[in-house]
Amino acid sequence: MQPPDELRPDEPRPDELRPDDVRPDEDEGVDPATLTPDQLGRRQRLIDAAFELGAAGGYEAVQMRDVAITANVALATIYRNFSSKDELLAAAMTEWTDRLRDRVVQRPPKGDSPAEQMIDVLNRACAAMQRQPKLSAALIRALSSPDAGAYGGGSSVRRSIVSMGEGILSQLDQQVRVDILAVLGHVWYSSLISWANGRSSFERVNEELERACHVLIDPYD
Amino acid sequence: MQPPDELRPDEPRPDELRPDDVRPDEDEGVDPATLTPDQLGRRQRLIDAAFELGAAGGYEAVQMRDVAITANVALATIYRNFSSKDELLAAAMTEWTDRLRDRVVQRPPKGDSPAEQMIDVLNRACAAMQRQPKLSAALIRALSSPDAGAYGGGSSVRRSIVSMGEGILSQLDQQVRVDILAVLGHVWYSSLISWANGRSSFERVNEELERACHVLIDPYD
DNA sequence: CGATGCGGTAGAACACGTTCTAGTGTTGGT
DNA sequence: ACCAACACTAGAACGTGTTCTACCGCATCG
Repeated sequence: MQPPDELRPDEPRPDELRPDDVRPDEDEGVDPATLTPDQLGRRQRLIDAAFELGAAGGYEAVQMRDVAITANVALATIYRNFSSKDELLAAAMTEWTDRLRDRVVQRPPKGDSPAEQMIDVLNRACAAMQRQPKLSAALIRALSSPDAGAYGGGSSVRRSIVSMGEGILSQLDQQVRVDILAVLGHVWYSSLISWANGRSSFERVNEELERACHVLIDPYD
Repeated sequence: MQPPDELRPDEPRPDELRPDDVRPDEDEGVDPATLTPDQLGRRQRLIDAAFELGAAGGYEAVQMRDVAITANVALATIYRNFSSKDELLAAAMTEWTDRLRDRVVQRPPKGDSPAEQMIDVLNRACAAMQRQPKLSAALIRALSSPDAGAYGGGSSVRRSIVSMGEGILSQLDQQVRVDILAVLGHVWYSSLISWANGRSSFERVNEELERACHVLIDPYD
């Protein structure tokens, strides 16, 4: 299974993701540049297997033995590429997030005020996740785990929020913008974790984000 | 081990927590009122064992077999009282949070602006956690787990933030206050999870909270 | 060519949360 | 006094992430 990269079925696809867009990942200590094609293939098959199993059955369905079988690889080989299940899922999350962000950024946000535009962008991102709820929950759950890779998967999420928001809030003072986006990152992260753990609905996530956008952005606008 | 309830060693202790302060917990589906003293004792010994092991070695040191031994109870008995390790820890968290909140609320916050006062309150709460870092991390980790009890431990944390903040922000519009506190709850939760997972330092948590307080509260002040 | 080392494979083994089995008080109703 | 229900106990058993053992093939270096 390929990474589920649709945002909306009716949306035109932007150019394929150029690999050099993605800054050299220090993902899990393995420098991808030094990998042989064989190794890259295995690595990608593992990530794809994670997508597939996660999309079908969520976090607990991504069982390492099944991942190994699906990717046609020995169990121990997974651990040569990823130090844990959560790191494998975090790598998958990174791949997905990067695509998603590029896609979302591409379309001009609807809305009259910066807050509305920001809400639109976040809603679109949410909608994309909602289309693969089990997979999204699995990936988010991995991100909130104690060992999701050295760089902390959360920062990947936050980087994406920042780059999605920078354009919209460009009229604001630099420092305020950074602060607002940081706070929004927290709200996003926290809401999604609650959702991924089944403690909150997707509508609730959207409400929280909306509330945060308004209370954060409106007074500066 | 007793729940680590000191806030500052030099702070005067408020009255002992009155049990009727704590609203009847629907903790994990067991109505405490119907428990025999024996059962209450076992339950408390379990929570105390969790405190003790968690304080000494963090989340992974709270092993169910050890909890059983420490509390002088059979393994299966733990599961009669708590449906999982994370629920046991969540119950411990609730106990601790309730005390902590009462303690923090009692002292008038330092600071000239509402933002500064709010920061002071949050800093004091953080300082209390910092004094038992392994335990705090263990409890927070349990809160962010997928099954930490029906009511979602997170809500207990958020309730505490709200009650800590209500006094300080009383001059603000009701709706705005609720929104601000909700957003602060997300920032708190998100930062602490990052910290509990070893992805961020305590100073960073404080910085994030400060930043959030200012950007959220100052424009309304 | 032979040695060496690395990355791969199959599968057993291990750790810890959780569940199950069987047996033993203890209690409350008749 | 007896029976049924129920909480507890000791310990085995199970599931899944992770690690270990033993072995193999292949490339690189001398």
